[in-house]
Amino acid sequence: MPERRRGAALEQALLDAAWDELTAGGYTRFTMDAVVKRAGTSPPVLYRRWSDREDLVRATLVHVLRKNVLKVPDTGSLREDVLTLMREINATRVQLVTVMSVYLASYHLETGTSPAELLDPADTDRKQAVDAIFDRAVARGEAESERLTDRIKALPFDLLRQEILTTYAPAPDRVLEEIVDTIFLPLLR
Amino acid sequence: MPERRRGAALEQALLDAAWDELTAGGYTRFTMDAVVKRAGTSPPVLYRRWSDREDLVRATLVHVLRKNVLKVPDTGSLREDVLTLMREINATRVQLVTVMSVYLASYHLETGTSPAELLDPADTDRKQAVDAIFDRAVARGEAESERLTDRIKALPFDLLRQEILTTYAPAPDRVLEEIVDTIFLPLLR
DNA sequence: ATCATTAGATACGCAAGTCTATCTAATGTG
DNA sequence: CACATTAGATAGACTTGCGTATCTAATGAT
Repeated sequence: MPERRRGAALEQALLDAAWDELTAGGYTRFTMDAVVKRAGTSPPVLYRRWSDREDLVRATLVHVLRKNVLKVPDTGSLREDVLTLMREINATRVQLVTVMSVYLASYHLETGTSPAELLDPADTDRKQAVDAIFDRAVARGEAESERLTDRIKALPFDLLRQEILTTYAPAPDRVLEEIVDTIFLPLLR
Repeated sequence: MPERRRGAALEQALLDAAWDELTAGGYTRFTMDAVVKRAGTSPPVLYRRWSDREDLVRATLVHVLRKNVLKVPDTGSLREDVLTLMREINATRVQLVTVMSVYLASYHLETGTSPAELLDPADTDRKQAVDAIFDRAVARGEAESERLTDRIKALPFDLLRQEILTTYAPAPDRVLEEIVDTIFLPLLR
């Protein structure tokens, strides 16, 4: 019976349980009781750390966003770099994108604002990853920097997100290639 | 005090109240009581028509989707047709897109499926509107039909939706033009 | 070994929301 | 004008989930 988790280890376990609960049942069915049960612990353990449901949801999202940092690929070609990054997003972030879309839109409908503390770090992160790729592409002469507007740099990733948000599943690889080869790359020449 | 609404008129009023409630507080705060209050009526009136919360939400979305049918523009130029349609979406559908994104993703997280009865009619509708525009553009020789893949036809609208879903506000007109002039149209030539 | 800390169990009070049962009075129809 | 319908008010039973209070026992530090 013993083997009690403590401190940081316990906290991770709680946040993981909360995340599983979020992805399994969604925002509406997310209850403190369910998290407690899934984590195999009891209410006070949860409430000692997060004062209420909202607090726990935010902490869970931050936790997951921090854990899921994208590796920036460096394959030597822009096409492969972009595809590799898209494949990684595709493989690891379908649920994150889905849950975030619910959370962000709900948050906006309820408060009229957006949760900056969540968005800013994640955005900064993604921009840096993407910029690194494009800087190298420009250095190699694969793209002219004047063509690379922010909107075009974001384009393949926006389209992938769109794809995920209409199917709630990873996009087939041929879709990724279609996006890159028939939309993104042609715009750079 | 009299002046009682009845039948269809009452039903419209209830659905309108439900919609206002959805956009004002979001999916989570959407309660039968709030709808009843906003509509200025009482619980049995609601329950006589829709058996529960879920039922009412779905009916409300169907109601709003039916009311908001896009006019298909015919300005004589592809650029203006697309921009006009985007402007109309931009002006009338920010809240609809926001609420639908929450509903669809929540629905998926909770059930693992998508509510076909909502998506199919709306999709069919939009495809017909968009296809009409492109058929005329091809007839005028403004675009080659082989370049007009489904993905490219959907592109400006996907990007607009993306824009709406990151700001929860109408996109500035210059963004619409940027999308059309620097991304969409160049892909047709 | 002792002790402070904190995990974990149990139970409960409270608030909010759902849905129903039971009236009454307004409304349109024949 | 009489009657069938149905809107609308009120009250309540029931459920669910939140958050807390009160224990006990495990754990690590000194």
